[in-house]
Amino acid sequence: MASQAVTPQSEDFSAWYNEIVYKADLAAPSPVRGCIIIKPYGYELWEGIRGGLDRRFKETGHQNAYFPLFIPESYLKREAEHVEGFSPELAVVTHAGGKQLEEALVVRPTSETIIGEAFSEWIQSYRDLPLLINQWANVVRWELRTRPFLRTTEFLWQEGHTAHATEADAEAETIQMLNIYADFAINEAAIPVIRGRKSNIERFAGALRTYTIEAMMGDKKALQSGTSHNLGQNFAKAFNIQYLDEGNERQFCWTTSWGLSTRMIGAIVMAHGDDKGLRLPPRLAPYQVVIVPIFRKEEEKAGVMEAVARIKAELAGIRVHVDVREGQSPGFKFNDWEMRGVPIRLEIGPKDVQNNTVALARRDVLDKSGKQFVSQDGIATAVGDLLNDIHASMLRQATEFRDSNIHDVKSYDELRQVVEAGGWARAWWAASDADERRVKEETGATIRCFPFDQPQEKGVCVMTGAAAQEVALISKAY
RNA sequence: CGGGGUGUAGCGCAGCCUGGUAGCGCGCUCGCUUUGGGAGCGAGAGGCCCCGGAUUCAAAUUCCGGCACCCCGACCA
Repeated sequence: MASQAVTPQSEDFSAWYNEIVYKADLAAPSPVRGCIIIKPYGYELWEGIRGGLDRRFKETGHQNAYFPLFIPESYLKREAEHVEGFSPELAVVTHAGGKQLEEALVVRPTSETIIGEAFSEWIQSYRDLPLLINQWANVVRWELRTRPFLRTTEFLWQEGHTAHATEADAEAETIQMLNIYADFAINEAAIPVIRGRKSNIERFAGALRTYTIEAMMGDKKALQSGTSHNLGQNFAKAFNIQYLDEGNERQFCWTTSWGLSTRMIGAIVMAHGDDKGLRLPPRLAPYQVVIVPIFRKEEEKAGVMEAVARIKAELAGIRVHVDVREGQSPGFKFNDWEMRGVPIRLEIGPKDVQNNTVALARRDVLDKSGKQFVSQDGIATAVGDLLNDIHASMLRQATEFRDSNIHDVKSYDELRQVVEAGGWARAWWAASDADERRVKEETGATIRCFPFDQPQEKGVCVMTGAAAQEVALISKAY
């Protein structure tokens, strides 16, 4: 049954990714170029991401709202850098209701402009600040090269938009939200991320500063997994977002925006997957436990299914799926659920019924040491502990992999070698935008970020030899 | 937009060169035997061969013209 297995990622990472997204039932191809259908299994993963983030947003005082999909074309043009950044990838509606529109409508690529316009009306006084809004939405960017989840023409995300009285408040918000993304990635997705600041070239169009969480994928390429922007007063000035301060003086607000998208699904797939398929982090996995009943004869079935029902009830609060398919053998189901990344497989057969046991097999350890027979008594505790252990073990594994593939480089030659070998180069950097472009042209790598965690000492720039204040992480990226 | 490639069953493909009954694997349906690591046998269902034109007694196959998609380069959460 070769066709049911996925191409091993060690053989061809790119083919592995493209196949697993479909074979694991996360997504289906769509009739529309560059778009995908997110299937229930993939969408439940997204719902887990949404739930984890939304809770954190609410805890920090944000409220959800929804703004229109269509944005008047003129809005985009009000912030010069913003329009320049986005105009090549806009989908524009010019006709509706059988007539040409007076003003074309842009399908939102992001909502800074239409939300900025609303904020300018909502904010009058310093008492209205801070204004902390988030929206869950779809956006459209007409990308030339697309890949499922990583870059699709239409994607789902959340975009937070906030307005503040002072630059310091806006900066604090920007950093706070980046920290929330990092906390979520680490503690729910089991993906170790590096927080840092983007270079000028990689900065969001219209932002003062852009911060990012960068994750290393299984092929050592980097993936920007969430971003947070301090927009300064750029949008406030373009959209006239002003307030009266305590001294009755008109002031421009300081705004921020921050987003995390369905790309995170791609991050989870590529950060944790192995040759056999997905390995889903336990706290986000749609099914945390899959139960595979095993029996030969009808008289065995009754006893087994009775135990299955009892154990499922004991596992209340844990996301459990019972695989009752009758056409497939247990062996097929083992492989199937391994490919789909379910953290724990729980087998119950006639012997277990007799011995009051079940077999627990963990997805992150595929050899025999990952499978154990445990008593049915106290099963909920055993499963709960195992889920936590799997999370910790996946996080540890990903962290070790990442750290062993980051290399300090002292020269441009070394940088090239590291990048070509697929790792991340850490280099002192004080060079120009032009130098950064040159690195990109010559090596295909970009500055992923200037990490928050910086060495104590100072160094010399890898490109120019000048004194450098900070190190940059440089690598190929998705 | 430049270069290369592909459109045939739900999916992956062969057939095309040299025109003549549309095939293979997987999946799907039914039956029997199976079931603790991808089961076996048997019987079935399923086609606008991308679209339009031309040549021909006859076109999946040859010719002309479209369209779509994929891969490689410049943009990107």
